[in-house]
Amino acid sequence: MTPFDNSSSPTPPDLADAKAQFIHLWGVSGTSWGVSKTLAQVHALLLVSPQALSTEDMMAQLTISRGNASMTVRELLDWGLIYKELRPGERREFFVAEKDMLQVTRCIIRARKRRELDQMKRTLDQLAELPGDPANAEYQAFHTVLSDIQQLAAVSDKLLTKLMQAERNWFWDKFLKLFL
Amino acid sequence: MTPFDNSSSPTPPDLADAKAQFIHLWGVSGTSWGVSKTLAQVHALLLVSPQALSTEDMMAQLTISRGNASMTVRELLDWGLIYKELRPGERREFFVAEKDMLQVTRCIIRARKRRELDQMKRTLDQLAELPGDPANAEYQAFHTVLSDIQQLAAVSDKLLTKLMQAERNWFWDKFLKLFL
DNA sequence: CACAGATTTCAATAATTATTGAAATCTGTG
DNA sequence: CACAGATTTCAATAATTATTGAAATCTGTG
Repeated sequence: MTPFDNSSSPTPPDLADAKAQFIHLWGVSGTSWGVSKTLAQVHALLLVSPQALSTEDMMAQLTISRGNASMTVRELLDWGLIYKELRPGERREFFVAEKDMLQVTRCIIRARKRRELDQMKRTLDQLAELPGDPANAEYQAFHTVLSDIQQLAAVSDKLLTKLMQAERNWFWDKFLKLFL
Repeated sequence: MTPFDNSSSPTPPDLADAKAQFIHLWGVSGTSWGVSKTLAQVHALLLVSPQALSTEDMMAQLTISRGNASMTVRELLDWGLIYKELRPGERREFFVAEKDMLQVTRCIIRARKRRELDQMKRTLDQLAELPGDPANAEYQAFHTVLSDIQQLAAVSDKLLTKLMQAERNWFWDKFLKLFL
């Protein structure tokens, strides 16, 4: 990978190896986080790449198809995890990863919240509006379950939102020291 | 569903309807949380069921196979989300859901942490041990990414652990008021 | 220890989700 | 506005994951 491309020093074999392992790890983890292996791997590849990469580079290094690379890149842009980098005189597009892990975390939280929580909250609110006889014990029990879940969803939402807004200092100081 | 089984009152049609909707919602949400639709639906069914249910009941109400019901129930027991209820003189097993939502949350956090975080941390630690030339800029960059991720994983771990241990009062007071 | 009534296992199949790759589209330049 | 060099779309296919259902196993009782 990327041989002789840098004035300072080539990538030593050990490092290339470690990177490959990291990409593999991120791919495996990705699937357990509910994203496709390719998405996670492209992200990992860009995270550990010193230069911006083109779609061609990704296709070559991960042996994925052009279509897959294109769709994956688009989705990562959408998540805010990578950026387009245009080079004067080059028609191709290059991509770099957001390297600040706090920022990366924010993006991931945002995307997962949208996917896992927001949709559920909407349906839940709708369900909670059901009419019913408050004197009926079974109705009461059902309604309790429903509003407990709603309450929980609300707390989760607030927590995640707060985490996303957290500043670096706040994050480490207030959060870690006082809270834990 | 469950007609004439209760001395106080039968389930009114509206309520049965709302429960069916809830089961459907939970099933849909489940898939976006990375668990099978059936697992989520059985859990939802038991959450809103006033009585303990047998495997037969689940099969009938969710139209799933015996094998599926059996495996799903076993997994829910494993998560700690449902309990076995034995009835004297009955050979069949009945199941009830944990109804305390704080407890439910703890179980879910524990299971997801195990699946999504713990495995990753192990691999990460292993990767971070790689040898390398500290004078090489590319190696340094890689190592920074790695240890940032490790740090993040450590914080996530602590946060989740703390949330699991949280008492009801702590949860609402300290957490919501002071923290948010 | 044989039986009935249950549960569990697991190979086969169905359903879902990810990926390919070729055709269509876009985009900047002469 | 035609062309070259790129990107995107999407139907077909592959890979993965969930589910079935029948056979095997378990379990309490006479």
